[in-house]
Formats: sequence, structure tokens, C-alpha cells
Amino acid sequence: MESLERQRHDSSAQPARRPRVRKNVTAAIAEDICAERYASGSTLPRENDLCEIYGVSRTVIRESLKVLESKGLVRGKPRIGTSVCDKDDWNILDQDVLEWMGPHIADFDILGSILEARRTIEPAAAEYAAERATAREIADLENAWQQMRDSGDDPESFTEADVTFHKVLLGASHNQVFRRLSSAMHAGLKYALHASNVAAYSRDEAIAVHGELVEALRLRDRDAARTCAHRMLDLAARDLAVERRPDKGRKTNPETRRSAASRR
Amino acid sequence: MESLERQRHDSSAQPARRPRVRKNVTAAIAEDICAERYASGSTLPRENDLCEIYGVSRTVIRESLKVLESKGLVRGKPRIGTSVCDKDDWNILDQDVLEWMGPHIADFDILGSILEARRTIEPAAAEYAAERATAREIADLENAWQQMRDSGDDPESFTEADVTFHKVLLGASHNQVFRRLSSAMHAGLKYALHASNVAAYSRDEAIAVHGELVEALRLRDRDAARTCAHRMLDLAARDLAVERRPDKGRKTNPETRRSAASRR
DNA sequence: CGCCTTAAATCATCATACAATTATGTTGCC
DNA sequence: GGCAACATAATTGTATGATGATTTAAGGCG
Repeated sequence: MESLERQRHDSSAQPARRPRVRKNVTAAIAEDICAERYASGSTLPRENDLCEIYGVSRTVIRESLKVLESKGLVRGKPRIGTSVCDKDDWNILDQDVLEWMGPHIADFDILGSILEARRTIEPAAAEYAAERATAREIADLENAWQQMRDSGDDPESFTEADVTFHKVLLGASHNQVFRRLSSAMHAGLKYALHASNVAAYSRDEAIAVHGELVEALRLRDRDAARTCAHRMLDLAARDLAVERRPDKGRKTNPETRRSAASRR
Repeated sequence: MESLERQRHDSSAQPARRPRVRKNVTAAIAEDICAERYASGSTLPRENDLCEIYGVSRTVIRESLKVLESKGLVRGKPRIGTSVCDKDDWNILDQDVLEWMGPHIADFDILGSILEARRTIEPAAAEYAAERATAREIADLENAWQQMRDSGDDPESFTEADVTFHKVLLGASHNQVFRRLSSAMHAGLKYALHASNVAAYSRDEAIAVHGELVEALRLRDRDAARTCAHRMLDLAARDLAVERRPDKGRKTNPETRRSAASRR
């Protein structure tokens, strides 16, 4: 983050380095918004001030603001300035927005909404996948499952495999809406399961159910697929509940959250 | 649309009018992409050429392209140019994207996906709404229902009321993911029901079921709410099927199907 | 013939200028 | 003294030209 430094107007003859930073600036502004450094509803600084704050030209600032505006984070009006929109207007189904929220996602209590949505959608997606999954997709699921099984005690590897498993599953539903939702599910898994997988309350059980789901898809058994998805989500819900219980989850200190943030 | 004319370099002393056109240009490029005037996978013209094509400066072109890129329609690389992404990468859950697709939405066979998603999501949303809907939200639903009932033979008014009904319903679920999906459902309703409502095969039945759903929410009856949502969607599915039947729907010419088939 | 170097084309950024818009302050009238 | 119309200033939106950065492609050399 601090790598964004202003190095202009040196007034020396140096050849004026110009790295490509628009995406970084966009992410930086978005993060500052997610971190509430710019309060919701308030108008953030003038474009010329933003230039100095982030050390880039107005071109970059403006292109970044337009992107943020297109995702519902801010709204600009001529002469007034750009103001931070209410969180209800944010495009929380957009992958970039979810990544920008990153660890702050827990502050927006949308993890519950995502889990609810998963409980609604994934069983249906599993059913459709039982009808429509290609051999290739089933093989990809199998691979992800094996990676889960062989991940040993490495929670990173386990979570990664889990995420790809569910992503492939949603894709195998061959429903374009469900497919698009995989980024949201991804975020939900990544940040909800990050800590709960460390505890690994239901790791073995989860692996078993995932394997059963793959088998159900092979047999084109819609009911079994739906049931497996339901059981998987019951496990996830249980983990999330345990995670949220303050007297049990001993790993729920801010430290975990912060370190997850500094990654990326 | 034709109001986008180039009027630069008049080399006369006129004060150079500069209307605010960025949003229009963005929509124009997006529409050209949706209309396949720029083929999927191909790279569209250089930025300087786009300036002349759309009659605006590079500033506007670039800001527009960044917005389109942020929604997955195009992807730009230095020196290569910006190329049109595959439709699978488009953010079809984004409201702007859906509006840009507009009538072309039928060419992307996502209406089926949207209907499937509605059949999965709306019953669940109705259940949650039965638990959580506020008095205000129930009143809004009632209003939308009355407008449906009183719309007489005006299909425009009926469709509009129907759309707001389902939008409010998804909002009343108080699930942020479902809420965000209302724009997609909106598009699905708007373009799928547009024609079917003209025929109005099940208009009276639909009105009755909508009313029952409102009553179920009042009584906080989750099962009844879910059942009503299911029945509503059965009606919608029947209408869509009727609409698609070539011997009945007189608007289903092979042209539509071919372009949908040429996809991927 | 192939690998490395060089060159050109295009995007990315910077800087500046001006138009359009609107909040704010000022002035004059009642 | 208060209110309304007007003038002013500040900020965003657009235009334009210049230059750095990057990748494709051509060209030279072994």
C-alpha cells in the first residue's frame, strides 16, 4: 500500500518514471472506502486533492472513480463531487468489489446472506449439475476433492481446493446466473471458512460428503446430489456458528483477520 | 443515438460546445458489442479511431472502455488493444450490462437461466420475507398488486407493476444477495413477460396468486408464501414455453435461434 | 535458418486548457 | 431587516498534445 508514493515534480532531469498503476489506485480508493476512511454518504476529496493523496494524475483518478461509480460504490455529480454510496447500493456480486472488501467483508454482515444464498442455490445447482455436468467437469470436481483429501493439515490448501470445488460445481450447473454467483460464494467460502477450517471441526465429514456428491453426479442422481449439497451446507453453517460463538472460537481475534488482509 | 455527432475542429471561433456524453458513449459502445457489430474475441479499433467513430475525445473513450472492462465486456492490454470478451465472462448480473443487452438479451439464451434461477430463489426469498418483511414492505407489495389488478388491458402497466412486485419481494427477504439479484430478475421479467403478457394467458390467475402471496406474508406463513411463489413461477414458465413454441408464438423466427446457436 | 537486437505502433500516464454546472455570496429592492 | 435576482467562484467534464512503457514485428548477425 505504501508503495504508492508521489514522485512527481522532482524538477530534476530524471526521465519521469511512469508505472502502470490505475488498477492499484482503484483498489486503494476502494479499500479506503471499505475501511470507512471515507464515511458513507460523505463526499471524498476533490479530484485534484485525490491526485496528490494517491500520487497520480487526474486521468488515473478519474478513470478509477468511473470504475468505482460503475460498481455502485460512489456517485459523482458535476460541481458537487463524488460521494460514497450507501452499502445497499454496492454491487456486492461483483468480484472486484468482494476482493476490495476483503477482510472488511465481516463488517458488512453479508456473510450470513451469502450462506443463506448458498443454502438456497447450491442444492439446486447440484441437481442441475447431476443432469448436465460434462465428464470433464466431473473430473475437475474429482481432482478438487482429492486435493481436499490430500491436503493434510494445511488449511490453505484445503480451503483452496474447497473453493475450486464449489466453483466448478456451480459451473457444472450450466446456469449462467449460478455461474456468475460463484465469485460471491468464493468470497463467502474464503473468509467464512478461513478460520473455521483451521479448527477443522468437520473436516473429515466434509471430505466424505464432497466425495459422495461427486459420486452422485456420476450416477446422474439428482436427489442424492441435492441431499449431499444440503449436508455440506449444514456443516458450513455449523462451522460458521461455532466460529461466531465468542466463547468457543479461540482464534477469532483481530490478528487473524488482519493477516488475511495483508495478503493479496 | 444519432445525436452523437462529431463537431470538432470547426476551426471557427465558436466557443466549442462540450456536452456531457460519457454515459451515452459507454452505452453506445456496449450496444455495438451486444449487437455483435464487434465480434466476440476480436479487437475493436484503436482508441484514436474510436474517438472519430463516436465523435468524442480520447478521455471519454478511455473512461468508457475502463467501465466496460470493469464489467467484463472487454479486456484491454497495452499495445494490443481492447478485445471483446467471451460472453461467459460478462457480468450479466450487473444492471447496466442487462440494460445494454436490452432486446438482444434473447440472443444470449440467458432467459432460461434467469427463469431457472427465479424458480430456485424466489420461493426461498418468499419464505424469508414471510419472516422478515416490514409492514412498509408488505404495503408496497399490496400497492404493486393493486396496480396489477387495476391495470386493465394495459400490458405496460401490468408488467411494470409485476416487476416492482418481485423487486420488493426480493428486497423483503432482507438477504443482500437476493436483493442484488433483483436487477437480473427485473430484466428477465421485462423481456420474457413483455410478449407473454400481451397474450395474457394467465393474467387473472397470476393476479390471484400474487394476492395470495401478500396475504401469506401478512400471516407470516412461510409454507404458504413458498407455495405461492412456486405457483407464480409455474405460470411464468408456462407463458415462456408458450411464447417459445414456434407454432404458437408467431415471433420466434429462426433468426433468433441461429444467432443464439452460433454462440460458442 | 534461427536467435538476438532494434524499431515501430499502441496503450498508459501526465499536464494543461477550457466548458458546463451549481453552490455561495452579494447587491438591490421592497 | 428580509428576500430575490444576479454575479462569482469552485469543481467536475471534456479536449488536446506530449511522453514513457510495452509488446509485436522487422531486421541484422552468426
